[in-house]
This record gives sequence, C-alpha cells and structure tokens, in this order.
Amino acid sequence: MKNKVKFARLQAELTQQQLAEKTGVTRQTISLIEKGKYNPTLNLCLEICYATGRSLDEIFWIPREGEE
Amino acid sequence: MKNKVKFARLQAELTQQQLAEKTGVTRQTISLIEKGKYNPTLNLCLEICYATGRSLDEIFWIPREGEE
DNA sequence: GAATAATGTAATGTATATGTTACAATAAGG
DNA sequence: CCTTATTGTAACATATACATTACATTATTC
Repeated sequence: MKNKVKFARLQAELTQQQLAEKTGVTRQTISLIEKGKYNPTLNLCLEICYATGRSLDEIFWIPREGEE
Repeated sequence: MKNKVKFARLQAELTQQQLAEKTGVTRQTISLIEKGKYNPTLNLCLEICYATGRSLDEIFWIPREGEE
C-alpha cells in the first residue's frame, strides 16, 4: 500500500491544483506524490495534513514489513 | 516545538550511531534531524518510527499555527 | 465534437537532504 | 589524568525533492 494523499484530497474536495496552492508546491509535485513516485519531505507531509484536515498517521503511515 | 526524535531514541535506549545503523543513514543525519536543522524525508521518518517503536504522529506531528 | 478542466508525464534546472571525511567537545570510567 | 564513547559540527560531494515549462490524455459540458 502507498500513501492516501489522493483519498484525503478527494474527501476534502480539492483538486491537485488547489492542494498544491494550499501547501505551497506545484501541481506536478502533488501528482507525483499521489502516484508514489517520490518521497516527500516531512514539512510537505505536514502541509498536506493541514490542508486536508488529517493526521500524519492517517495519510502517510505504512506498517513495517511483516506487521499490520 | 520541534520533533521528538531524541526523546524517542533515548526511550528506546539507542545511541545516535545505533539509530543511524537501524535506519540506514549516518550518525550526522540523525544529529541534524534531532537538532531541527533539517527536514527529513517521509521514508526516513518511517524508519525512525520503526526503529523506536513509535508512530509518525508521536514523533513528528506539529500542530498548525494557532492550534493545539 | 469543440472548448475547458483536471490530470499524467517528460526534459531540464535548482535547492537541499544526505554521505564522506574529519576534527573538536564533553562526559564517563579505568 | 588518559582512554573511550557519545555527540556537535564544518567542508565538500552526490543524490534527489521540487520548480519550470511544455505537451498529451481523459473527462465534462456546451
């Protein structure tokens, strides 16, 4: 499983463009993060949480291999 | 308030060197993150969580300005 | 079915997270 | 004291997060 940015964004009724503006990055960056194609910094993760009203664990937690 | 990496590391009874080895980075990187001098990537945050038995929210959550 | 909105993605450039090497400072224990 | 473990930090190199520009694709909606 990847991150849940797209799910959180849709729940917050935001387009990639709107989320990008709220978090201070470009639309492309949001798109690549949703696609799991790179590894965002903590500050950006926090901005995404603030913009969507979620916690880090809700959007970005990934259980360690072999655990749930 | 900064992150709580140092607190979590001490609770797990690890030195910076040991945490670095468990997370696959150098001791210097751990030191700088504890000092708040830079902005780790999500993957490294997750490795730190796994190594210390904590969640993202426990170590890295920072309430948005004006909120608790 | 043309116009527009939303998204995917590629090429290239820049900023910065992280590595490497090295040295200093402090504390703990012999 | 001297040694060793632990931590802070500086200079320089490298990898990669992110920006910029641009174009293609897939819905909508008129």
